[in-house]
Amino acid sequence: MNGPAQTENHLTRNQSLVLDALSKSGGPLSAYSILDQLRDHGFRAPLQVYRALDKLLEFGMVHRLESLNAFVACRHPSCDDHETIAFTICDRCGQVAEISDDTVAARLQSLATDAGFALKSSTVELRGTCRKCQPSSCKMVQ
Amino acid sequence: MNGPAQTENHLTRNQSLVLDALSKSGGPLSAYSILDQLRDHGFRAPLQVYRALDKLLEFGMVHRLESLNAFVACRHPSCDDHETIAFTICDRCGQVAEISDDTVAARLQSLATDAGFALKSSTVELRGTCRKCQPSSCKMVQ
DNA sequence: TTGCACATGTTATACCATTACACAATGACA
DNA sequence: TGTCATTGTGTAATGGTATAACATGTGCAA
Repeated sequence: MNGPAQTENHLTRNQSLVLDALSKSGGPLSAYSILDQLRDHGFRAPLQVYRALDKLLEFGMVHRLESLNAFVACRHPSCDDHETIAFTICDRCGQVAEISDDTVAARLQSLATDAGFALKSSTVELRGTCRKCQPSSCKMVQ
Repeated sequence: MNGPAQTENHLTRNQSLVLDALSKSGGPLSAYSILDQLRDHGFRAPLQVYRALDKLLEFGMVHRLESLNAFVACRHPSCDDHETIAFTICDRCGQVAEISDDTVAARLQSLATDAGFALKSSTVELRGTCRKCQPSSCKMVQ
């Protein structure tokens, strides 16, 4: 009844459904939120979501936000570059943006190397308030 | 029976117990591990741990490792500088080290500002293998 | 002494993630 | 064509992390 097993360049049905849910949401979702959204499509258990997420993370099409225990669809046009990515997370509206910066990536790599640490992956998450949620606005330039 | 309410520069009994447990462990502990260690001292519920941790985090005496859902005692001699701190986390032995670097901190601040993002706090966690856990060692320079 | 701020104790619950087992679909290959 | 390894799926049960809600206690100040 379900589609065929996964082949290269193709997502399985469950993976597509999870990715769609994340893409349409436009923001971070918890695994259980995704599950709730996909019950109409036959999802019944958390593991169906987590397994799809594991693959999507592996493909670099989804990112995990450690400080939120949530997931977002990758915003990069083509998810080719799996570099170090930083996220800004707005504490007011929950909006998440991706920042990719070679300077930070290189410096972190350098710091790790200096410490004799073999770096495999980095988590960089910035908490604060996004432009739209700034408390006072319309500041005139003096 | 318990000590007095918290005053400046003093930790309450529960806060001291939690900090001691973290300090003695020398590595990251989950809140529930701390709870188990402190049952002999009268701890019965997770909230007793989480409330103490909240304060210790506020005081900068403890750090939270988002990617581990765990906590560590701050290693800085005096916990005066609450700057951006990066952590290296060894995937093999679990060892955690703190790195403080102005270059990364400044660059992250700059990136946030450029994006109109009011930065409040940063999470930087590096995953990999520590010096002691490197797979092959004693590599000769060619 | 009344009220406030804060720390505490307890129960219950919500939220996040994985283990274990059974089954189905696919592709490689003899 | 049949066998086998691999991978994806479905389900139930469990384990791990964190907070809500409510009651009590203690020190301090008006």
